[in-house]
Amino acid sequence: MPTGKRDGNQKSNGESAAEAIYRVVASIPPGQLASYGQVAELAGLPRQARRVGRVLSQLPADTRLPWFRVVNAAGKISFPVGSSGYQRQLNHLIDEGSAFADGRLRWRDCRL
DNA sequence: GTCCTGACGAGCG
DNA sequence: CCGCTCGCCAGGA
Repeated sequence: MPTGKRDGNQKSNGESAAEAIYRVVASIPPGQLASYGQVAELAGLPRQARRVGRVLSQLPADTRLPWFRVVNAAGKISFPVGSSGYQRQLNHLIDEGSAFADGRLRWRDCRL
C-alpha cells in the first residue's frame, strides 16, 4: 500500500462519511424521527453528531433527503424557533403527522 | 499551520 | 428549567 494517506474516514466500502450519513437519513421511514447522534451512530460515526449537523447544513435546497426527520437528542427541532429553517422542518413534519402545529413533535425513534 | 464556528450530546450546579 | 463546560470533527478565514 503506497503512501496512501487518503483514508480519512472512509469505510472499507469506499463510502465517505457524508455518503454514509446521506444513506442513513434517506433510510428514515416516513413518520419516524431520528436524532443526530442516532444517525451518526447508524452511519458508523459514533459520537459525531456534529458531523451530521454539518453535513445536513450543506444540503442543497432541492435535496431529496428527508433531513427534516432528523431532530436533536431533546426530541426537538434544532433551529431557533421562528426561523425559516424551523418553519420549513416543522411544516414537513406536520405534513407527515410527526408534529403538532405548536412545534411539539411526536417522538418516534428510528430504531433500525 | 492556527483559530473560530457550527442544523450536537451528555454532564453538572 | 436554565446556563456553562467539554468532547468531537470538518471547513473556512
